[in-house]
Amino acid sequence: MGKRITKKSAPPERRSPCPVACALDVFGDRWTLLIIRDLVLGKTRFKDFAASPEGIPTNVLSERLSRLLAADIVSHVSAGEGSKHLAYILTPKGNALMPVLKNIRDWGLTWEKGTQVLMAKVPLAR
Amino acid sequence: MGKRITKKSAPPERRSPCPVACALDVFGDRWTLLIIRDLVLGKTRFKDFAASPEGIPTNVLSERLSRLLAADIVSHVSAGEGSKHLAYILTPKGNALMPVLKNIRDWGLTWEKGTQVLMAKVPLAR
DNA sequence: TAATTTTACTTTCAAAAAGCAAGTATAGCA
DNA sequence: TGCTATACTTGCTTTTTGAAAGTAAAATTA
Repeated sequence: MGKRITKKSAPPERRSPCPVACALDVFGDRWTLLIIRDLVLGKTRFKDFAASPEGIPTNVLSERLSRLLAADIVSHVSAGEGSKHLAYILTPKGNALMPVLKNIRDWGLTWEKGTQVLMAKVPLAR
Repeated sequence: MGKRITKKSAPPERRSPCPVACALDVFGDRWTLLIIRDLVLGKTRFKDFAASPEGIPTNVLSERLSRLLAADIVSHVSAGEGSKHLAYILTPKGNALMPVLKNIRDWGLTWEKGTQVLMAKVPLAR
């Protein structure tokens, strides 16, 4: 069945009013920023995210996308004319994470040996 | 007893060569960047980190500090003249995370309602 | 149009990680 | 010498993760 009882977990409580802590409550985990990375790189579909080399489990991907939708970081739109499929795109709030992602990428490239950017930087530069 | 058998977990395997993914392997969790935030703000001692408003559990703090030491993001130094206690400070690799932290802070301040910087920005500005 | 495949998830469950409370070792002080 | 603070470590319970299998609707193929 498509939709069952989806338990709305209690309103996520903040650990502190610190902007860093609140930001980490939203994307402080091993996967969320990788999904946002993919979105920045132009991916829009569930299967595209699932196909990324890190191999995010589909249930984690599903859960993270729900959270990103709830946090107004991504939005759900139709995937092209006539298609009934849905695509994910970044909202302004999500796009505002690009500087964060860029800095993390640059830090990784500088300090973590053997890392490399596989995709063109173009989308990140937009 | 001070030191027991400390099981060295297997060499942390990378999920991909992506610099973002590798960076998240290092600090992609709910606590690590908060410890680095505290270090940037001038805190140096175990108890100082533990006293932060988010209330990090001490075993998590201990484990994260070990990982940060192993990752060469913090180093262990004497806490003042004569003291036999130890303090933690950021290495150059750790200091290089300041732009990341700044961007996360700014994103939080802009997009997460009710967040506020409790400590002076001075150390972040250095 | 019926059967098959793809898409987009959800469910299940074992394993790992998180979090709390209590314990332990060392150092400094009275 | 005992007391207290620091800096962790150890158990134990709860929560989260992650792999695999299941499900339903849409798209494709026969």
